[in-house]
Amino acid sequence: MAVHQVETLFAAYLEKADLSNKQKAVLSACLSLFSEQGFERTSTAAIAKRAGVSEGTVYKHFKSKTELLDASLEPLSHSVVPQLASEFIDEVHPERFAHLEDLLRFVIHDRLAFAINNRAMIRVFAQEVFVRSDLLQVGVNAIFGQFAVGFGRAIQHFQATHELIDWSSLRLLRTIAGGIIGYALPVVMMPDGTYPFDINQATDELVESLLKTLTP
Amino acid sequence: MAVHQVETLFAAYLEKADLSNKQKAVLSACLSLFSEQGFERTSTAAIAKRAGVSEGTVYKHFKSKTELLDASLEPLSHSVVPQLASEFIDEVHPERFAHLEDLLRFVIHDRLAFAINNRAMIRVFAQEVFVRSDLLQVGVNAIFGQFAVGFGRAIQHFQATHELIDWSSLRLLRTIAGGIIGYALPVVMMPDGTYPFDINQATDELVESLLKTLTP
Amino acid sequence: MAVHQVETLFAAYLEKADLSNKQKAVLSACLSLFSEQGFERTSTAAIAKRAGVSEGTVYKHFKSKTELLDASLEPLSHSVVPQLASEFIDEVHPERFAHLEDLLRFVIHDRLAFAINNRAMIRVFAQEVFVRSDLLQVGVNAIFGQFAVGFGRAIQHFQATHELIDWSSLRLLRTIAGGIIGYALPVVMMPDGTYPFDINQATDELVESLLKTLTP
Amino acid sequence: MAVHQVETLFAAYLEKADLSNKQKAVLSACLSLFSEQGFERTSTAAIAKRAGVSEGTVYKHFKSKTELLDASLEPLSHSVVPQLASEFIDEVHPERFAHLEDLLRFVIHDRLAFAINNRAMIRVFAQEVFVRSDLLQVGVNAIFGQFAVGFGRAIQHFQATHELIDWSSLRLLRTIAGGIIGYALPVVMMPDGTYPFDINQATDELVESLLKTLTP
DNA sequence: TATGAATGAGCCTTCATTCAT
DNA sequence: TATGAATGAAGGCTCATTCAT
Repeated sequence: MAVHQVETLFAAYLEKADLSNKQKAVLSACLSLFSEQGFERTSTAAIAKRAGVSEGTVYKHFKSKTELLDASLEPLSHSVVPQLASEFIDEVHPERFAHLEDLLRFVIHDRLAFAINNRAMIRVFAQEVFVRSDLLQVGVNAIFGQFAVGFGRAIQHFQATHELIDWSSLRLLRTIAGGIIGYALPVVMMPDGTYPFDINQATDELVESLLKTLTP
Repeated sequence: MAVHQVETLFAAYLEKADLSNKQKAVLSACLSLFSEQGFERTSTAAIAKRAGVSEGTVYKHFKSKTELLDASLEPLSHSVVPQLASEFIDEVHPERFAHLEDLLRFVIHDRLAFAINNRAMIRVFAQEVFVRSDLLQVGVNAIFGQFAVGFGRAIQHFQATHELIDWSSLRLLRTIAGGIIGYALPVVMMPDGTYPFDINQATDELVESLLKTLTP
Repeated sequence: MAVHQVETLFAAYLEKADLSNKQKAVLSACLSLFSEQGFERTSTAAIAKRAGVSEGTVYKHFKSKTELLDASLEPLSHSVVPQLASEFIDEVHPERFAHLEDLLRFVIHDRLAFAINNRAMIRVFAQEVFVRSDLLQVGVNAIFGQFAVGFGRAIQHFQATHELIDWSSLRLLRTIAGGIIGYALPVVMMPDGTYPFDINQATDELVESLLKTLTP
Repeated sequence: MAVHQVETLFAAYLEKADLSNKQKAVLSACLSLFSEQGFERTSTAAIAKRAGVSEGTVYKHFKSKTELLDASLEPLSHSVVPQLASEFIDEVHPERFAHLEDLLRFVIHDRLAFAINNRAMIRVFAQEVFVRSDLLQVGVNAIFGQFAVGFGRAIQHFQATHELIDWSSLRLLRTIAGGIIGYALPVVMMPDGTYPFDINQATDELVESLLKTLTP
């Protein structure tokens, strides 16, 4: 993911998805409108208009408005979770990351880039997660599913080399995630372009902070 | 705030506000329903029903549905910001907090308690802040308004005593806030009672983590 | 029923039903429009317009368009079946009908009057019964339910006195019903006022025909 | 008709009609769907799907959905009426039917077979006749058109021989039709296969009944 | 000729808001 | 003041019909 993250998840999904150009336009319109106005405040008429198609066309591949929301968030549940998992299982090997700092730097930069590149989708998710328990499940699975396995292995490795403090996975996760969220939140919440952000500086700062915290 | 936080902001607001019992019931119904279902998904009929009043009564003191949302979030904008500010200006004195750890412990426990006691209101706020830029302004003001002054003074004090690392206020704020959010987020997002949480243990852990990060 | 049949079932139902005047107007509009155009071809907007109310009012007491159809046919299922049954159980006593001719005359006149007075409702029922199996059940129950018991007793009585031919109830029912339908069908199918009909002459003719058939 | 009635009118019509195989499939789909769900409840998409063709093809020979209904009922108006008429004019000769019983037996069996073989089409007709006055006209013409002439001649013949009671044609028609309808109605209304029916027994019973009624 | 994507009018239904009682 | 019946403007969705391929 670290590499193909240059594009957003959503754009990558549209590219691969078996959808006509009009249906891609529909989903793009959904993402931008849901992100700007929220799901409930966005009418199917507005979606059709922004997509440049008729309202009937909107319903050709998507049976309901809810399905539009699901399709808009599809990349999150079907890409983020598996990729996060495989990332830690396949890529996060000791030989690849000689020291804890290297791992931290990779994870932090990757997640910050993810948050920034997929701002719109995250905004949509954040608005709906409070109301739709199935979405919450997606997020929970993302963290406590396969991903946790890979993450746990990485932890054990660096705890064995005494580079990483001997805390529980949950506490470590919270510490790292909290740090990332602290930097990413304003960027995601503020309208695009409103908030100046230098991902490299942020990564440097976070790595420095977290290293101090996580070193025994 | 640390003291009267035993109750939620919203309950305290209802107590003081110049509203009839029926109107208090209406606002309570709003908060719970908005928190459970979101603002758009909640009908005024449902509000009236839960409040045990007629639909006409709902519109007696509140001219529109939007006004109900504003009133539900009123305590945030008119209590949190000023209290946060005065807290740091009035209460956070060097003589009160001999060491950085004492200040951290106070702030962390206070904000965690706030997040937990006002879960419902925060949920409502979180859902709407993406869509309503005026709410965003409230949050921004909360941080970069008067509060920043008091926070800045406290920072300068402990930086002068070399107990606090020489970072910018923004970076310090992000670090502390990120830590707190990492712990508070799951509690706020999960349905009430779903997520086990021990505020004292969380405070201890966070103080330990942040002290390591923030000590020069 | 023979007596209060002076009014239609539907009017009697409206009188007794716990409905506001507007809701009565809505149901009346439904019956006439469904009868004229059929259920599917009638829009809720047209119903509202003919009832002289807003479309929202239509949905105040009736949760869906289907419920409007059900309510329009309610008198059939909740009045016809029970009344038919009780009629034969309570009223059709040997002492009341000295001879088979008296019974036939009563039944024929009563059913013809019923068909003519409730033309509109029967038209609605006839259109929908092909598509809604639950309605079919209503009709079947009407005939093979309690009613059949009373009818069977009457049959046995006159078969015992040798005034009635020794056929099965089903064949007797079909013979009598067929005769009545032969007279009633054109009246029900043709638009109101189009088809001249003298119920007394029809009764006389039918009684004469059926007596010949049913006398041993 | 008595002979080729082994097939349904509709199948015979499809055979002779100048239609491509696809168009025949479309009409067959129409008849079955209209019969099962009613005209309004059947979408052109469903017709295309059941016929195994595209929606565009449906509209190739039939300019509108209404035209599909008309074509589905075409056999009724262009076969039943003329055949009924010619039947009585050409076939119902005194020399062919020595006695009234022979005529009755022929007519009853023929019409019962017609009703059963063409259940589906009759169902479609019955649903639409209430709403479309032009269809009603078809039925009325069927009876009071040329057919009545042939029927009238047959009546006069047997009234002259004093085998048939001296009633008006209308009354005789109603009596015979009522009898047939009494037997055919349940078969037509119930879903196929639901209602057990023996056409020969029914014919015997009806001939017996009607002979008693119609003999002076 | 056959396809099926595309259209847009119109449908059923909901809901914020008003107002006579 | 409180009620809740009434409103009517959208909103989501369906479907008969067309037309470029």
